[in-house]
Amino acid sequence: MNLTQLLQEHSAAFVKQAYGLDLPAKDIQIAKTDEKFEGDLTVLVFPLVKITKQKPQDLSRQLGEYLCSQQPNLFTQFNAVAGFCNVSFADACWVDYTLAKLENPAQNLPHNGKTVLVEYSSPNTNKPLHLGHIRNNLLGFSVSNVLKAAGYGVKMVQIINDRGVHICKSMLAWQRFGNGETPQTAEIKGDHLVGKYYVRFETEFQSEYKKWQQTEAAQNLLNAWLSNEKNVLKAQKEIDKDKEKAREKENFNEADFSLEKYFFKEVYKNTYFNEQSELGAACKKMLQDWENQEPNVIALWQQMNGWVYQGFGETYQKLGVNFDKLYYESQTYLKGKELVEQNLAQPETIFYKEEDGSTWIDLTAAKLDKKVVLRGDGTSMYITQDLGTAWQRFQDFDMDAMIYVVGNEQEYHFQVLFEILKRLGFKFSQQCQHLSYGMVNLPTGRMKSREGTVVDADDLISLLIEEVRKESQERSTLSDLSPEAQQAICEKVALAALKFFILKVEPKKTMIFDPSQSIDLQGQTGPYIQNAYVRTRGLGRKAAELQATLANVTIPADYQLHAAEKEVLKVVLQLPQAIQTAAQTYNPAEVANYLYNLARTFHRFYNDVKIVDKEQLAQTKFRLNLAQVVADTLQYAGALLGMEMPEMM
RNA sequence: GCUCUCAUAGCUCAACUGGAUAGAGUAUCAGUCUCCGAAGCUGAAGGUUACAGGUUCGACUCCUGUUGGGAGCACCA
Repeated sequence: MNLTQLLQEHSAAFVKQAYGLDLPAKDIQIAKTDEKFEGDLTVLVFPLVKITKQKPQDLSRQLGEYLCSQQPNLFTQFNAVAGFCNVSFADACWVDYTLAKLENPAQNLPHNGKTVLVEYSSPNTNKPLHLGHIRNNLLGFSVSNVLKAAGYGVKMVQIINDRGVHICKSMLAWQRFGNGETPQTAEIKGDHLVGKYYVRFETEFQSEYKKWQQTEAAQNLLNAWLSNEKNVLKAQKEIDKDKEKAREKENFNEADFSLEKYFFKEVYKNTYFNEQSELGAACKKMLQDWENQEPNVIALWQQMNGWVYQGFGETYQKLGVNFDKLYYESQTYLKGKELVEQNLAQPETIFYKEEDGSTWIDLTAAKLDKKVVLRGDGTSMYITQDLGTAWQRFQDFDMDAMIYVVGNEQEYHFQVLFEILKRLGFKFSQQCQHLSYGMVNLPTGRMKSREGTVVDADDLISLLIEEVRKESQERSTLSDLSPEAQQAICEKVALAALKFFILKVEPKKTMIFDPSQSIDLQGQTGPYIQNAYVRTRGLGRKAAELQATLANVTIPADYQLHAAEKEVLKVVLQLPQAIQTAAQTYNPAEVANYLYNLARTFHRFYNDVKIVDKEQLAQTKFRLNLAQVVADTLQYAGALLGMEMPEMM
């Protein structure tokens, strides 16, 4: 039992004895005592005021008097301020707690019998990963770790969007313009090569589209649209809004904001792609051929996806994330169709058919819309694929809950998905969670592929490692190591910087990623935390040297704690609370803030006291023990975020 | 137009989910290495928590409205 629980138990005992009320000990609210007041932990007695009909101040005093008189060995003093009862523990309690932690470092809570699936990453196979994916991956991976620490059985999965028109675009462009180029001949990563052809498709399509816009047919369509007043009014509003925003940018051009431009860009583009474009037609033909298992197309698809997976694999490895099972849309999209058709055949089906043959579900009772699940021609929609994937996963894992780590632009999609799963009667549907995270913006605004401001994941990681290497060379703390060992440490530091920078922000918030700030390694950063660990390792080496001397030294029962020692211990004590909150709210930022707090308190301790003192062996032993407890805790909590702790840096 | 969401120091973020005088980092200024690793530590300065009401012992946190930013409202994914 730790000290928080101890205080809860005795406070509950007080309520029982003085007022005859049975309260579960865990319902007693405990907080770390504010630094401005004397004490270690604080009981919040406000919640007890109503049921005991006492004044807050009186109740606090009664509780404090009870604790100190009944358990003088545990509680040495208290001070009651309004509804706050600030309690001080005996130093011996803290010493015992330290030794207990040393014997039994931080570890996961026992398995609670529940299985949770966490879906994250889930990329399209037509482009390399970018900064947005990095936030997704880091969130998914750390939420999984946090849930494991809290006692859940966790399976990390993803759905790979490996089919569809967008995949065919890069395939078609490679076929036409690639000249047989491969990652080997081009000497770039496979995912980047495929991404290059996806971009190529877009530019080719744009030039085709521009040419067509000059034709009479196109101009007629435009004029017809312009003659509709409602269209124009609505469009003009949008245009004005965009123009206002763009005005301050350096490449602002008034001509970009005409009604004609708007029509061809926002209104007609998809129709043109689907009905007139030669490239569009070729793309759709390719998708049909793919669905018909045309050998040539399948071979090309396999080859290019293979390149992409190779490339993604390298990025995942650098990021340090992994998966228990991969699902491929190309395999699950039919499963969704099967699920819908099965239900449709039952007398009490939740779906219905329209006259044109399409299949729908009416969710208006749940304050959502009517939604198409199968097209008129019987093919699957995006949502249908997700239904099939969920079904498949349920068959594979029989999970109790599922968490989807997906950006907040898909919030509506998941409301619909969860409602359908519920109506289909899946037991896990009540425990489905969309872990929705905000976009990652740059100081200059949104990332836009059209403006070339997308931050590539691989580039960013390389940049960070390079910066860390420069910084490290200036310090020359690693100069004795081999180049390989140095590189390994720089990678650990750079990745920790990136992970902490992203994970310290609450997921739902839109965050600003400033590259120049992210490579800053001072202050509230991953390296700051790692540096605290490195300091504990330095002390660990001292401890090893002194092992013979300290072996027979015992820490006396009346050991007087230094204030700095106690501050560190108070933070160590808070770890379970931080993990629990993080697990309940799916928020790794709780752990990130905890880590920073622990590192900061330890840095202060390190600075304030002399740890190794040959004149004070008992004190030295205790402080080295304490440093080891901090080291264990930093390593454990850091691992929850995917941060590795280096021995040196 | 409808729905959701966010707004805290110049900037980037916290605030134990309703608790004490709203805290850190960064940037600026001033200290601190003959002493366990200075990617550190200490101090100064920086706030009407967007605005207006409400709920109660207590509100950055909950409710209502307003303003401003973001997202969504396809037989796309």
